[in-house]
Amino acid sequence: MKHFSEISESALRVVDAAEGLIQQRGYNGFSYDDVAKLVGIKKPSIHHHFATKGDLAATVAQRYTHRFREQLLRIEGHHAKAADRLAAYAALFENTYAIDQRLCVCGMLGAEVNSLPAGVTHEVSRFFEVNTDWLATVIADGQRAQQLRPLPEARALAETFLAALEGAMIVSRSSGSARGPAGVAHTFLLSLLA
Amino acid sequence: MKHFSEISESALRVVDAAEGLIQQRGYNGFSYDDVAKLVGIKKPSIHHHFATKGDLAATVAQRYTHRFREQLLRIEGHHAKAADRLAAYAALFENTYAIDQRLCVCGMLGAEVNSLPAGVTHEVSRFFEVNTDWLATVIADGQRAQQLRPLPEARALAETFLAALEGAMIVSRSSGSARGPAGVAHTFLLSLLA
DNA sequence: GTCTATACAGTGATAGAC
DNA sequence: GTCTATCACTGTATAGAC
Repeated sequence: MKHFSEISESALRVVDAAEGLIQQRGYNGFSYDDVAKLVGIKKPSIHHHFATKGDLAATVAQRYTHRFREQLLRIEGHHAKAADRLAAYAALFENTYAIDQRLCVCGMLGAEVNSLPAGVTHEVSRFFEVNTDWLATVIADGQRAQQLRPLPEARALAETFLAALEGAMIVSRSSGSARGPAGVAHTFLLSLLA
Repeated sequence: MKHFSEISESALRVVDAAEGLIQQRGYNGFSYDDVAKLVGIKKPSIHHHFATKGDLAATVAQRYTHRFREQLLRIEGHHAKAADRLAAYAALFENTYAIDQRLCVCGMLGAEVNSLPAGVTHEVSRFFEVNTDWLATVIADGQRAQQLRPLPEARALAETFLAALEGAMIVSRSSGSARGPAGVAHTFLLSLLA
């Protein structure tokens, strides 16, 4: 698969459209024709940029993970304390959800993982690995500096926080009533700090 | 839509097969032919029992919610303390996940909610409503009896707990490394009780 | 890079016989 | 309740011209 940094400008428009469709409808919920209509070209032109649907989705996930890592770096540069970093992290999910209730690309693909081409599955698992590792480090640092309670263990908290954010997007969009990732993060961090 | 308690024995086998397919692959990831092959009959026979795919999925979600409510009642009958009830609740998710890493039917459908027929969407939102209400009541009772910390507020905790369980199934299945709903629930309840 | 045309499998769904 | 046969349509994907 081509790396997203090497693709043309028209291919980028295809990736943008596919990303939105995946967040709204999932991998099995959109077609090349949907992408073509959004971009304003014909279906075979999409195949010119991405030979298979799996290639396209893998590129979407790859770029999504890359952008997330950029944001993680930005958070480290802007916030020193663990609690502030975790709050800024939660805002990444809230900002995504704020655009037409879009889901996390990898949360959506994660739900569909058993019906995905192998290349996509790999990118999705990498996203979760990157995020869990980063959260675990932030939390462990915060515990060591006594900014956070020493228990539960950092990695367990990291997995729980990530799961709560991913789940919050899904439950909120379906139930209408629930308060979304921001609310869930707030509740979680309250418990973590108290 | 017909209520699931009124359908025939052969229709029940169809619902069983569709339920498993939804948990593994999602609404947009299975076809009438997949169901037919699992049940051992032909595609038009599925249509005889459920005119549309939406009818079938709605019945699956309806029965799933009903069974969940039976389990909630059973928990109330077996456990008096809030913490025990919450742990037993988490076990419902863990037991589902333990069967070939099956997702919660409504967690999966919730992710796909923007590409679902209206009848299915309605059943999914009802599932989340039932679960959030029950959890909020259990937690509020526990807080009143001083078995749980008085903050955060019961409904906020209920939404967060449910989101964490739904998210844990998705993240664990995709990442391989994470510890599943049981681990996440354990971590969450530790924070809640400490 | 985009197009028209097309291949070909699969999709949800229906008609009508047994 | 199940079947064969068939429908109209959409799905991913390819060939080849511009």
